[in-house]
Amino acid sequence: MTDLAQAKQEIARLRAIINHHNYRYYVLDSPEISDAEYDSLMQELKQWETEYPQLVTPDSPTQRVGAAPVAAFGVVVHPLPLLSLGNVFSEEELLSWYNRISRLLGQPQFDLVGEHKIDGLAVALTYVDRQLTTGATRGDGSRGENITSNLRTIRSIPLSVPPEAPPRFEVRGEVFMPKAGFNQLNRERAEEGLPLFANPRNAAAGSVRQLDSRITAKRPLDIYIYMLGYAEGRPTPTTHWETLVYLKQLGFKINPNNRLLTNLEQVKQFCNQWQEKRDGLPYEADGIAIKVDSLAQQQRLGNIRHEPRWAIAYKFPAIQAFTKLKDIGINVGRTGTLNPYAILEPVVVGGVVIKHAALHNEADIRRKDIRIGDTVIVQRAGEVIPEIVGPVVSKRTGKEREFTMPSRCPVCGGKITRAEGEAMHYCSNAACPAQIRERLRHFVSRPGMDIRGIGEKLSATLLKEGLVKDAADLYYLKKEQLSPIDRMGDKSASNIISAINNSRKQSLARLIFALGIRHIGEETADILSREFHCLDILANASVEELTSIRGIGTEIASSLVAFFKLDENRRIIRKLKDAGVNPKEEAVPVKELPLAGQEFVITGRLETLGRHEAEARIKALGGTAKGDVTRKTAYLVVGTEPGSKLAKAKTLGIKQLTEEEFLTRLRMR
DNA sequence: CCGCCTCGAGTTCT
DNA sequence: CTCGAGGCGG
Repeated sequence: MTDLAQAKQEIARLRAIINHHNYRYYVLDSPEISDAEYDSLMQELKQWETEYPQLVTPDSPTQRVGAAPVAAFGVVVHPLPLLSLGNVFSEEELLSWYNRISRLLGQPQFDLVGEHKIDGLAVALTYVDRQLTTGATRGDGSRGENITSNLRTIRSIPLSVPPEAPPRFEVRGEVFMPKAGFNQLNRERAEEGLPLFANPRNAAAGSVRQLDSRITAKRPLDIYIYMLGYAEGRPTPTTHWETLVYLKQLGFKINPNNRLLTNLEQVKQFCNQWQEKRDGLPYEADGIAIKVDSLAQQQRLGNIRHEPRWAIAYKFPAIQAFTKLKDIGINVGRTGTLNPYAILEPVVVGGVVIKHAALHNEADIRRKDIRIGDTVIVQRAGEVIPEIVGPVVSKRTGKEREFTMPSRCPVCGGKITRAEGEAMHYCSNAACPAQIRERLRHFVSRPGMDIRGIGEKLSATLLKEGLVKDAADLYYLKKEQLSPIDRMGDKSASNIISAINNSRKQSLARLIFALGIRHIGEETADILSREFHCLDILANASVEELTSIRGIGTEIASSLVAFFKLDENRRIIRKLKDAGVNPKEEAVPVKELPLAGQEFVITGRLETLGRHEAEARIKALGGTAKGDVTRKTAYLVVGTEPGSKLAKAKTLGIKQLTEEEFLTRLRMR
């Protein structure tokens, strides 16, 4: 055998192996070999190909790195236009679509296929003689852009197909960027100071339309194929569902969440089920595509204009919306932080009207280049909390104003400072009315002294009416003083007074936390209470004494010392003590408790008790409760609708507890 | 000094 | 829930 012939054979062998592993990894998501083993196979193939460049073919797995930039994309005329789907936004509209189809088909029941409608961009891939020859965007449906060299870099798109494939055919699919990849990409871009992508869809579209496909190659893109456009020279299946199965056999990546649905009830269920679970999906889905299964029936139903009558998109309530940023306001937090927030033209996102959104700090506003007057993208994704993703730069008129943090506190006119290297601005006036109000609110809050009946509203009123000047004054309030307050009945007044009285018995940890000392949260307050047993000793502790405690460093120590040094604060503590608020923490030998040394994490909702109560109970028995799973976690308590912690626990092999098992350990069963 | 792990602070709407 | 920042070990 000649050297060339041997090389040919070796190259063919390596390509077959690599293609197989590519398929396992990118299409099936179940690799059989390690990344290192894969890399070494690739390396070997590259070596052969460098030695014998005449044997390099376009479908070689080494050819997915992207090619040199092009000046512009060519135009591709779609032999069969790519249609867009009609939308329905409610179950009623879905029902009327179904009824219309049912009437046209003359039968009450027929098979359908439900698929996730992924927010990406539609592409058409043409294969001639088993090779990928053209990849094009949807464009206006009849003509799109030729982005073949970019699509070739997507690993889950086969460059060639098995011999049993039709000699000439076109498939269609949705190119998208998985959420994880999108977040990672934006993190990297933020670090490099590049503008961020607003959402995975924009990121995918931007990536696929790169003139330099080497850039596309570095983007985390994926594809799901959702239909066969046309096929010549081979018989193909007669239903949509079987077509998907067939395409899968040809090596295309098909969304495993697709379902064959046999009646309206199943259709509804499919839609509702995924609407609820959409946040948990690895990709952004904006709805469900429902398609009539039989291709013959599809044909009979036909199209109206550019929309097929045989399919419909059931759209989820939007999680993103455009609106106008009217102004940027500033809240002053209890520690004096200035928190800018967006004042928005009200807009419905995810079923609720959004008027405000947090903007965190000045640097963040700069980084996102948000200006007053901008049209902005508001989103309310996984979380409930709205956020401004970024401005729509193309809608700028030139009248937008950049935001700058004022030099004087908008509430009290006090001086604003920002420490070198820190993100937050602070109002330096501890007597700032806004700070006083927020501190009082914090004092009475649930995790603080837990005084029911006093919230945001009443805190403000009490201060405004001069009934209290600080938290300690609460304990000197008389019922009669409350009566003149608007809408304050006799009953409410006595409830509030008794709530205040009951709070005298709160633990030392709660009291320390309630004081609202900078850097002292629930956890640190707990440590301090166990270390010092009463407020007086803590108040006189030195920086050295404090820093010797595990978990307390210089920042926290000096924050504490500074707090207790202020006459104002010493007076408050004195007043609290005089009013009988002076809890003692008894030394408890933690080691003897049943849950000593065991770390618990809770995910999801528990039926019998709230998360906070559960955590308090764990701590009371000597265990610890943490917010997130780490290697040190002993147990993950799994409630209903568990979150991402469950997945993490699985990968770390953390023992899981059902609520029942958990309660047993808490000695509650 | 860097990278991990934890904790703290603030957040919207019903 | 997310981001920022403090604490601490390597």
